[in-house]
Amino acid sequence: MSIAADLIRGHTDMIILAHLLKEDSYGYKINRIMAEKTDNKFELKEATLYTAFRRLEESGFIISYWGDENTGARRRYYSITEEGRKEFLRLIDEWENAKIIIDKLISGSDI
Amino acid sequence: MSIAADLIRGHTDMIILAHLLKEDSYGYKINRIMAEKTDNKFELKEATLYTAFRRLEESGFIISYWGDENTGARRRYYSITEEGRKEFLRLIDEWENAKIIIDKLISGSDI
DNA sequence: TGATATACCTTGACAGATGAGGTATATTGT
DNA sequence: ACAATATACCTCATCTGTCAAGGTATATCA
Repeated sequence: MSIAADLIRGHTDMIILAHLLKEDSYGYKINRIMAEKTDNKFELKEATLYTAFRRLEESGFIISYWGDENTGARRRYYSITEEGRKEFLRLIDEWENAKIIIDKLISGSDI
Repeated sequence: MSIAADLIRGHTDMIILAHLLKEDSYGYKINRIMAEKTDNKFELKEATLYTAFRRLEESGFIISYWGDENTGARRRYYSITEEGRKEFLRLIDEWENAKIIIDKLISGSDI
């Protein structure tokens, strides 16, 4: 893990929603893809991941259903809702904004 | 406040150290400059700010001293240490890294 | 005299992240 | 046959940073 926890805090929802935007998925797979995308530099802790799923589902941004695999471990799939899409756009916007503001706050210029 | 709290979480130390890199300063002024720099979109809550000062001083990244104003409210000034400069560089590096990683994680590409 | 600005501080509560533990099934190597 | 590993889920207690709400004190301005 080459990235501090607090830098990710608050971004987990956005990251999860980004994955579900393309297709329904499940926890284990999302973490595999994250590891792959970042050359194993980063993945969500399981407890963090499942906490986020609960939070997102309670907020109505995702819904879950059990997969119908008849082999291997059972999977709980998640699907993004229309509300979730809106929330994702809001989070993206907020993130783009945060990058600008934080960079401004650590910049040397006084204006 | 147009930026979510959790997006700032973990960046307060870096932001404070960035200010002190240029010159010694004190809490109230740092917040004034932050507000000014961001068109009043953002400033640290006082409790957050002073908590951060305690944390940074305990870690040896800053030292404090009382100003010698003979008018107005007293000011506690903070000065960055050599350790603090190193920490700042580390935090900057981490932040640059986090931006890349997070952007990668929310990107549509699978590679 | 009262409001506002400057300037500091503490405490308790909250939310998200996480370590540590658990369960269960399928595959692969010996 | 058996152990190890990979897949896949889950909960609970704890930690940390944030912040609302409260406080103190001085100077200025209407």
